[in-house]
Amino acid sequence: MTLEEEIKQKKFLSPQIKAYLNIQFTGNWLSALSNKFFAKFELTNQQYNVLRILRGHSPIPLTLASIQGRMLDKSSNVTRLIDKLVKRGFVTSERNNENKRKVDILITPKGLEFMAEIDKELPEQENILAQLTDKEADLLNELLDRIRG
Amino acid sequence: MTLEEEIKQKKFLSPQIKAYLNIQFTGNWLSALSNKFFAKFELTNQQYNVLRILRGHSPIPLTLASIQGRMLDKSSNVTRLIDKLVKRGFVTSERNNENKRKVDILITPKGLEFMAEIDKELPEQENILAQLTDKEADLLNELLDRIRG
DNA sequence: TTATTATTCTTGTATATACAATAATTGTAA
DNA sequence: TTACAATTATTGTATATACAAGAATAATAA
Repeated sequence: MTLEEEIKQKKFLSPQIKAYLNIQFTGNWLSALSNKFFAKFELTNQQYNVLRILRGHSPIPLTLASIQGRMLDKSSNVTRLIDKLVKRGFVTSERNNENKRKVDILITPKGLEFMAEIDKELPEQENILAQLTDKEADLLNELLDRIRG
Repeated sequence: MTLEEEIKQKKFLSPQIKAYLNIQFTGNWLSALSNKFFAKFELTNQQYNVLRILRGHSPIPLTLASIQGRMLDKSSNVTRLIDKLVKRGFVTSERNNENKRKVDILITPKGLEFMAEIDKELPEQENILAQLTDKEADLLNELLDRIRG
């Protein structure tokens, strides 16, 4: 479905301006789908994102700032997001001994098991992009990476 | 800058999965830039979006539902968003006579003047994508349009 | 050392988002 | 006609986001 149909606009001033809107529209569309998927596990898109980051770094802990630097949406409030994951027992949080300003966050075995459960259904979500060939996906990635300069 | 650098991840399982994350990341990045730009005018990205829609349809009014259908982010609460634009005198809102469930929204002359002010600075914003040639932008649009099916 | 500045996280607050409940009006069927 | 269902907008509420202020610790400079 073209962006023209999606937002009922006949034409755009330039392909660049259409792309400017299209990236935002498709980003919102994809985030909304993700949130719907992760809601089955009572997680937001961002919470899953953080669990994935922590698993990728496990068993080495990460500080709040380094988690933020790895997130898809840099604007989240990591302190409060982590709080929720701690309450569910998926991560632990403790002061770093060398530098007491920092807080070390680590994914727990329970968190890893939970991730394994999600992974079983994850392809259904990530396969949204399966209609692109490897070459097309590479090309799309190149263009997006370049736009951000 | 590659997504790998942006979120400090070494590799992705497939170009499709990278694209899945890249679209969301770039969408967030672009929305954040937009919000920063429109904040100069005490507008959110979405509020500008609605003014643009109303101008494009002016002088024919649009109902709330039809505005929503044209928005980049379908999840906004249009009633409350419009309220703010009414308070600033940029749009008017009145019951449709044929169907009293509906509400007609129309951009005012003041709203049009305001848009003209913004337009003067808008290229600086939309030119973020100027590094793409017309062909590249067309290609990006095709890929994004196809992903949404 | 003490004072100043920088880093890192936490907290507060206003606004926005997501989603469900309600209200008003219109359309449809018995 | 009345009863029921569908449409359209508004309101309520819990959570999330954006951004600024504050607190604790560490690093730097006088």
